[in-house]
Amino acid sequence: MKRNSRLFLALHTLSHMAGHPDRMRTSLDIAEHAGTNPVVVRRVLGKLRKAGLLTSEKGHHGGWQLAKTASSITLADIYLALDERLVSEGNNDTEPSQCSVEIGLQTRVSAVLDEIENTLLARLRETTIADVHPASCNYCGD
Amino acid sequence: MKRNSRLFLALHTLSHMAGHPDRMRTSLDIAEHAGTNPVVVRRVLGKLRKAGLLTSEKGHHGGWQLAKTASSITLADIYLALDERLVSEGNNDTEPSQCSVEIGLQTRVSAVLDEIENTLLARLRETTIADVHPASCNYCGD
DNA sequence: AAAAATGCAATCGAAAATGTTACATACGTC
DNA sequence: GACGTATGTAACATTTTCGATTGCATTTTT
Repeated sequence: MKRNSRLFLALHTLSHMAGHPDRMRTSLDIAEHAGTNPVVVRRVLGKLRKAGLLTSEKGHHGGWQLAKTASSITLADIYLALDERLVSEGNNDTEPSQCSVEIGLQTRVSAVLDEIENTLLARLRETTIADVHPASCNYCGD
Repeated sequence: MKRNSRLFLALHTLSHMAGHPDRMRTSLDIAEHAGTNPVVVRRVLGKLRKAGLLTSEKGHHGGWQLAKTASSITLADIYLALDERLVSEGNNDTEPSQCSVEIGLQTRVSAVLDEIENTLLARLRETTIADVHPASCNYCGD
């Protein structure tokens, strides 16, 4: 696992689930499959649960499942659930400048980045998990 | 300075330069203006120089200048010069799975991310430094 | 009661990024 | 030619980030 690993883990796991929506998967199963740790899996999937994309259950035969159909989960849903912000990056912590030119410029730069982030989001809304793992995938025996 | 600080520093500096293309700026000037270190500035701007966006000169009255007009420098140029890769992220180091389903899925996920990165790039190509700092900016006394 | 699962907080450790120092090199001025 | 000023770059220190790990509480089924 490397950088962008949360996004990758989420995409990967949801895509797997799309193949067998009925199957209940434990954090351990998922972790081993993804080459990582159950706690990490819970952290990432927990965010997706809060966003209403997954459900989880405790105890015997507990685990994780899709909360909706694969075709109703877009990449934007996942991206927002993980709170990634690739482009716009909230704010930087440079202390506010007194210079009015400086302030104007920072405002413009931020505006441009926000606009680009929105374009990215719009694009992410166009692809669903079902697009990543189509129902027509009949190799699927995992 | 925080995350994405290289991109932010680059955007910021080039936008300033767009206001006074003739003016020669030293790494020290830029660093103080951006609240960072001259060596850091040289590292970042050095990449932009290699990409042909900036020129630098040593010695007395040396420093940095735009190598082209602001309107001919796109955000994509900067993004590529810095070698950022926000989305697609080259590759992850999970050892290749034997499972054919797994391989197919990874391929699909990567393809989707690549496609999104390309969308982002296309969008970045549509905005230039001149858009961030228009010539009509007449506050500009920095 | 025991086993199996999530939930969560706290901490560890490694990697990445930035900051800093030092020095070589180049250029202009005197 | 010597000196001052700038970049170029390597090496090292420091900080930050992020995944990995441990530990324990809680819930659920058997």
